[in-house]
Amino acid sequence: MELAFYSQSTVEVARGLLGSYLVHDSHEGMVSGMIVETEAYLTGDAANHAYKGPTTRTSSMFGPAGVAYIYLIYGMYYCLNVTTARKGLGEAVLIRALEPKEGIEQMCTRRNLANIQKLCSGPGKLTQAMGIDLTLNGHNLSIPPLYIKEGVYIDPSRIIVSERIGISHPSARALPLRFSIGDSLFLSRGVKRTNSR
DNA sequence: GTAGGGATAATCT
DNA sequence: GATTATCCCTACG
Repeated sequence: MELAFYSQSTVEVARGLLGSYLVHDSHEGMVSGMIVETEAYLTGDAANHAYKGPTTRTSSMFGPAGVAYIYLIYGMYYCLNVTTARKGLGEAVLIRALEPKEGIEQMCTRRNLANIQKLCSGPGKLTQAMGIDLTLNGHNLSIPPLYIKEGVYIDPSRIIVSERIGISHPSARALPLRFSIGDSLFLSRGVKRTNSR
């Protein structure tokens, strides 16, 4: 992805990431998947980790756009975000689900699971499947070993917008900031598919 | 098919 | 000491 891509608004980046590829070229082998679900976290959003200003954990969010913000959630899972907005603003896009592409065997081993549709169908799952951890926090996502590359064009009519889940702040939960490829079979829980069947 | 609760640790108050 | 942008297993229809 070119740097200019990440300087769009956070919502535009969240939509634009759908259909592109997340690639992790680790020493255990190359794994990749197509991004099928994202979530936007904006300035002034009470659910945003950066809501109350920069802290040790969220510092990478306030850096330049196009780098990874990774954190540990519930003591056991990592979540991967792409930072957006200019330096000094704490905005980011959470990668919520992938369609596995390369290195599927490696992913199955890491997840101890054979069901490909469930391999990366959630933010904690995809980081586990791809072998992503805190050492990649702050990494520039346009260079190896972890990077995002241009993928297929997703027609806007295929994109569905929904509310975010897993957020405790009631007012922030209702915002339409979750974006998914409606006909994908690899979405996380809580998304109604367009052609369910 | 849906619903509820436990696991588990860095970060923040 | 409370909180959390989650996942999985179990129970029940």
